[in-house]
Amino acid sequence: EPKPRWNPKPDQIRILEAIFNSGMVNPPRDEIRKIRVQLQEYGQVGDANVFYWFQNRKSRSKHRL
Amino acid sequence: EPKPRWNPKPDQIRILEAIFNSGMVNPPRDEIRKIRVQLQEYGQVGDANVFYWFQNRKSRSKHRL
DNA sequence: AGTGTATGAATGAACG
DNA sequence: CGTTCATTCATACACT
Repeated sequence: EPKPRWNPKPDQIRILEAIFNSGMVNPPRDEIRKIRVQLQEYGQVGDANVFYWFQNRKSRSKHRL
Repeated sequence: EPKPRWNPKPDQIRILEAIFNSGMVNPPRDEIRKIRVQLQEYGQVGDANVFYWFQNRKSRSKHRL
């Protein structure tokens, strides 16, 4: 059974963007955990989701038009 | 005000198909840039458009007959 | 005018 | 980290 992929809530995205724009572009593991806890207020999320989000956010900030 | 999506010109598609059929199915970023420059002779286009084109072209060549 | 299809765009997840 | 894969959303366009 394929587990559904994480769909970040608008509030979660807002928090993530704020952290990213504050300069924390590649949070270490312990920071990821803290962020995940913060995000969980708005919906289920795991450390891996947060990790992937930052990886993708950084990678894709480049080939944007 | 939604930004209009890129509509590739026939000449651009011809070039893209030629590159794809030559075996370059997933060009890296520097190649994408070169291809984009080449395509710009026929109309406005960005790196992201080229990137998406190859991603979609490969993905859809598989599960479609 | 509605419906279906092709395809541009987006992004979570993961690979090498 | 750059790259790749898997869905999915969005929309222009064909056609009846």
